Amino acid sequence: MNEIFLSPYSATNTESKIYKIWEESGFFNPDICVEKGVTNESSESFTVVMPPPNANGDLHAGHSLFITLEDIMTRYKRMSGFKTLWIPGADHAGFETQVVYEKKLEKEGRSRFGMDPNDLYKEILDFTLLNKKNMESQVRSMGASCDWSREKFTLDEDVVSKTQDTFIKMFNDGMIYRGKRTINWCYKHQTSLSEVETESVEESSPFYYFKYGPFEIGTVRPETKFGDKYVVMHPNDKRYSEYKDGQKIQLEWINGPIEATIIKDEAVDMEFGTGVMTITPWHSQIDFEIAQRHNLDMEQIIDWRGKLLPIAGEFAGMNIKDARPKIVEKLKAKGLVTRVDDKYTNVVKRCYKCNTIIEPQTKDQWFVKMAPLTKMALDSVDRGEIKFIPDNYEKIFRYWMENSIDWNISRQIVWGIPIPAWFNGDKIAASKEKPEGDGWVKDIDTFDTWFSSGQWPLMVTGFPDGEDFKKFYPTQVMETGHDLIFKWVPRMVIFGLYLGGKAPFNTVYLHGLVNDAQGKKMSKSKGNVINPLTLTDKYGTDALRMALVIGNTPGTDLALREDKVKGYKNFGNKIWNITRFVLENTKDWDGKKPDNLSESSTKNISELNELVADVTKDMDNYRFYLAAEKLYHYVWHTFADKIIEESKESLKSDDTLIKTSAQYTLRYILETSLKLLHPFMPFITEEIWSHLEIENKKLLMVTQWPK
RNA sequence: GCGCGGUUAGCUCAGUUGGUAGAGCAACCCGUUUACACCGGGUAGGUCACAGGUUCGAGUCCUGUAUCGCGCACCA
Repeated sequence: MNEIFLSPYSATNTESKIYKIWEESGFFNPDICVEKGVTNESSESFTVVMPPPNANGDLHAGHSLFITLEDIMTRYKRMSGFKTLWIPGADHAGFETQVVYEKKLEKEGRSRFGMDPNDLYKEILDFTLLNKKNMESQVRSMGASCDWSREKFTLDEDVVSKTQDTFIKMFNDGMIYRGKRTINWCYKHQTSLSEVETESVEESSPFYYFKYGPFEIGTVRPETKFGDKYVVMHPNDKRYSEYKDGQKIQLEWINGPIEATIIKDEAVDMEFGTGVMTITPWHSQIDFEIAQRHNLDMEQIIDWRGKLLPIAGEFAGMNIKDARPKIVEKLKAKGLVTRVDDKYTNVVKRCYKCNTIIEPQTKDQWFVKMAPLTKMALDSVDRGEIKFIPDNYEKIFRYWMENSIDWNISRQIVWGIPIPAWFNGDKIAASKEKPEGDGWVKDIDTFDTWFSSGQWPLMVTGFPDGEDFKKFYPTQVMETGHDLIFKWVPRMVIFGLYLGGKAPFNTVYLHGLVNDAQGKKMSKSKGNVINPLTLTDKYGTDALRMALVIGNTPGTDLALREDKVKGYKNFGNKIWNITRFVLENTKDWDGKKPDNLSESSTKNISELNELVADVTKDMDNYRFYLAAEKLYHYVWHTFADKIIEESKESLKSDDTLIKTSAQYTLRYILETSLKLLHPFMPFITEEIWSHLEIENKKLLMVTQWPK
């Protein structure tokens, strides 16, 4: 017996050594598996696309979880004979990374504003590439058996080029339009944001009622009211039936007398407030729509920095927060404030990164027409082409698809893929090269990062004509966090169908958040962030993987407790000592299966076979949390506690049949257990496997899954 | 406001098609007789949130209530 088993298992000494062996074997690559004869050429393929981690910082517990889950699926399928491909990637993460980098600049006393865009881009690129390397080595340390030879970065030349091709195709297909629309504007970051990049928070703010000619209007935003010259009410509102659409009235307003026009529109809620409102089309979606319907003027009141424009008269140049009380004061002095409701709560949108209040602004942007795309996606789900785990997420997915509004894909940041568009007066062109003729100006905006990430399964398989696209698209599973059910999953489905002709995956497995030991969300400000690398240093990667998977049902958040990880480290050592016992007691075994097995051996093996069938079923149904727990239980409380304990008698027996039968059974159960545990605890199982004497032995990672 | 999920042992959570409640950690007692003290043996601990219903039988299915969490939301 190898002396290594005389001292406890050391993860630190084992893991990097084992990973190196795996990586050098080439078996992470399905083509090499076929070439070297561990997988049949004719086998079905099994493909998982890794959600590319953002290359802007360290791996966090959430990454560890998804790497673990995807690695379990991948290893299981590879051992089961599939042509198995797990494609890794790295995400430039446009806005997210730019925000990270801006914080870094801030710390250095610098600012992105005023920097040459090309210099800024280059700095962020260097920063990202450095982090990308770091991220990749951390993914390796989790044991990920992904095919690094196929790794893609979201800013690889071909990805950039193909993303731009998609834009041009969609523009030519009429799926993308440029238009003035209400957008979410973040003053701090000086960019527009999509709906998923904002957070709606309920807040209580004073609700002011003002006298507006013969009417009373209500608002939480007095600072937008300077230019309000349309007063709107519902056409069926009897209280105001004496007023006619288009009628002009004279009234006294904030900065003097104005003429206002009556508008009748059904968008007005008669039940709300007084049933009368004035509109500010430049700074409100609903007002914008009313203005469009009636062909009304619109004027910007607040500039792109959040300061009032000259239309505000004496308040020009002030920011919103300072101006609001002063404006109310002035209105009060003029006797125009009728009442104030202090208990009013409304929903305020904030930037999901800096918490700045989002200002609705009107701006020319690129929009993707969603209705035809979401219809394709819903039809695909109706046809049962996409299965969700857990299945209640199908409803959530449908809800999003049924309610999505046109998608703003323009961002005013440098860190991203340039939009291939050109302007020349009223003329617009979508092309990578400058169009013929004079006067063309390049669009300086970049794409929303989800515009390219949404095409990820296509990009990594080499759409439209790559070999992998033919062989591995559509993929089998998309495993990602449930928070991405809106951000990412729908966009991949849409692009997959629109460009690739097929849904990009047939199963969506959604894992929950990894929370702290108390079940609270981890956050830097709370200081409760658990760094997975500290845990793996202390207890080993296999232990962390077990702690992340056992008891973790899909879609449900997980509380990560250190003592749980420690428990599975002990389990690793248990397996180690089981091996020691088995090896010590089978030294004199001839390595052959006896012709007859004793009654107890037969019973033990048939129990193991039941376990194999049971666990295999769980694996096929993505119930990894159950499979892992069953294996843990079997190995510790059946194999170690019962079978090994009972074998001590048989091993001492003079009856050769009883003795060799026990020896054979111990070896058989040990080897089978290692195979079954390998997807969950790849390092220790491979290490033990390497010390066993087995005929025609291959690496455990490519050894046949037990039947 | 709409939607989704949770409520099971002190804590964190499992419980796959309905068949007399499980794990890990924590607690208590005993034990170092050579695989393992990163251990072994044992004990204690739950009217499965509440109220109805379906059923021979409900933690599991249905209805309602409470409560916590999350998501969505263009009522000025």
